[in-house]
Order: sequence, then C-alpha cells, then structure tokens
Amino acid sequence: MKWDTLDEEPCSLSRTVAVVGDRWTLLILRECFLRVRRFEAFQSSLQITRHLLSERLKKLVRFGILRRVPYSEAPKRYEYILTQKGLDLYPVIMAMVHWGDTHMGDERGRPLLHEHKSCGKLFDPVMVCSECGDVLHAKQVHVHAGPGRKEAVG
Amino acid sequence: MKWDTLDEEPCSLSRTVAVVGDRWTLLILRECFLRVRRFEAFQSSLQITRHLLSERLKKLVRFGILRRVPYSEAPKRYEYILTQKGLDLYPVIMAMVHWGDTHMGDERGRPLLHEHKSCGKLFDPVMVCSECGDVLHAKQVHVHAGPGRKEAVG
DNA sequence: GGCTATAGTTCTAAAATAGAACTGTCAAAC
DNA sequence: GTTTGACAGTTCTATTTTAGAACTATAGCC
Repeated sequence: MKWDTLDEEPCSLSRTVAVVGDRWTLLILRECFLRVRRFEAFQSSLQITRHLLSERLKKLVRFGILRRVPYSEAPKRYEYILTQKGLDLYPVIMAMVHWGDTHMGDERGRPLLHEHKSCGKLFDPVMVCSECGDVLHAKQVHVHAGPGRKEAVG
Repeated sequence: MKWDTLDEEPCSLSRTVAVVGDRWTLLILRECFLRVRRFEAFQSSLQITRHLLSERLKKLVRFGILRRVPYSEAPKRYEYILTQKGLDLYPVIMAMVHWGDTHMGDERGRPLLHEHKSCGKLFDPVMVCSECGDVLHAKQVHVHAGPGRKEAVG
C-alpha cells in the first residue's frame, strides 16, 4: 500500500484515513476540540515527542484541517486553530468517544460528559439518516457504486 | 506514550483509538461492513501484507470486534464476522466516509452511494443530540469531567 | 503423485516512532 | 549586560513497526 497516494483512492474512507487515520492525529484532534491550540500545550498534555507533534501539525495544516495563526509578533509564535474542514471532523471524534463510552468503559464511569448548550441536557451522539431521521444501523444500509467508483474501476 | 495501556486511559477517545486507531484496522473494518469475511478476500482487496492482516484480525478478535467462526471443518477454515460491538462501530466508519465525501472529493463524484432500506432513499449520515434531536456542532457542546475522569485525576 | 485453494507463519529490509538533546528568539529578573 | 525561562521548533540515534517476499500446512481434485 502506498500511503502517500491513499488520499486519491476512489474510496472516501481511504481518503479520510489518509489524513486522520493514525493514533497521534486523532489524539491531537481531541485536544483541538478541547480548545488546545499551542505547541507546548499539545506536547505536555499528550506526551507526544516534539518531533512527531511538529510533523503532525504540519500535515493537518497542509490538509486544511488546522490553520497556523500568529498570536505574537516578536518573537513569532503561532497557534493552531480548527478550520471549518477541521470542525467538520466533530462527528468522527464524537462517534469514537461514544463507542468508547459504550464498549470500553470501566467501573469508574464515563471520563467526560457532554452537555448540549441548545437544549441544556447531557446527551449521547446518535447517527441518523438525513432523509427520514431514523437511527442508522449497518444492516439497513445498501451500498451502491457511485460515479467516482465507476469511473475509477472503468 | 505507552500504546499497550492506551485502552485504560481515562478517556474514551484514547480507548477507542487503542483498538481502531490505525490505518489498516480502519480499512479492514470498512471491508467488514462491505460483507468481506475471509482472510484471502481481505488480503486481495486491501493489498495488505499477510503478516499484518493476521495480526490485525487477531487483535480485533481479542477486543471482541470480530468473531472467528469456522465455516469448514476439514481443512479447518475460519471467517471473521462483526460482533455487536463491531457493528456498533458503524457510526465511526460512516462519519469518516461522510467527511471524505464532503472534503476529499474530486471531480469524479462520490465513490459510493448509501441507500437507507427503511426509507428507500440515498442519504448522508447526520449526527444529532440524543435528547433534542438537533444536529450537533462542536461549538454547541460543553464538556464536563465525568466520574471516570475525576477518579483518575484524584 | 502433482496441482490448486485457503489460511496462515517466518524472514530480511525499509520506514516510522521514541527519547533525548540541541537551536533560536525574545522578555523579564538579577 | 548577563542569566534565566518560556516557547516553538529541529536534529540525532536507538527501537519498533511495517513492507515484501518466500515458505508451511491441510485437504480436495485430477
């Protein structure tokens, strides 16, 4: 497998995996959604090596998920802020958090609780069909080849 | 970071990442949801090395995401089938697919289209609040430390 | 007996990651 | 005006993972 061209595969999962499909990237994104923005803050809360953190941040900026924004001119210092493309990864992160809550919990209870500001309640994220609003289950979904697949396969 | 104890961290994302947080595992799960079940089938559709495929399948079985079920007695042959715990990863996979559709598309159009059998329409997955049913956005969510975090932190 | 199918295991080379030390800029403290 | 400390990285070597190919094992079929 050539990971360097994975983002061009005719498969949206492959393309997403090419960008966020490794441990550190997902953990960095968690921190982003927890409002962490600075190099030192990522490093100390994740205990990631500085080398890898630097690499991963560059990659996230390259793919347009984070923006590198100066917050100090002298010395030049930057922070990393989620773009809209990055914010749109929220369902991915929340789906993983919810699966962890459901299947990887221990006797201590949930690590984090999520409150929905607009309704004021603690909630779980639920994935529904955009058309009928029903909860989605794998067995109720039928997959068709779309135009992008047909063109690629021939 | 000690990846071998990541599944015990007081963070549901870490725990999920410990299990499915690498490229190959996510791609293998995609195949599972496309009804692939056998070693050779995974290997030829993913072009993964046999060694890694073997490792990843063992790990997914160990974590209860796949079951190794015999389908032939002589010679002994097994296939790998999603458990309920595995099926529950559907929102994670679909969230990634949808993000890829939205942000990593090219001029060829979507690789795959999803049809919801119960309503008969082509759909996108949408993440909503379990309490009020509204679409979730990162900025409308407030995070609290839960019991599992408080106990771990002290 | 030889060929094929399936599900692996074993081996070496290449790539990625860990861990620690080092660089450079500037502010504030002494 | 020299030292200290904060911040955001880069560079280096050692270890771990992954890639790629070859090999093993069981059994059916010709």
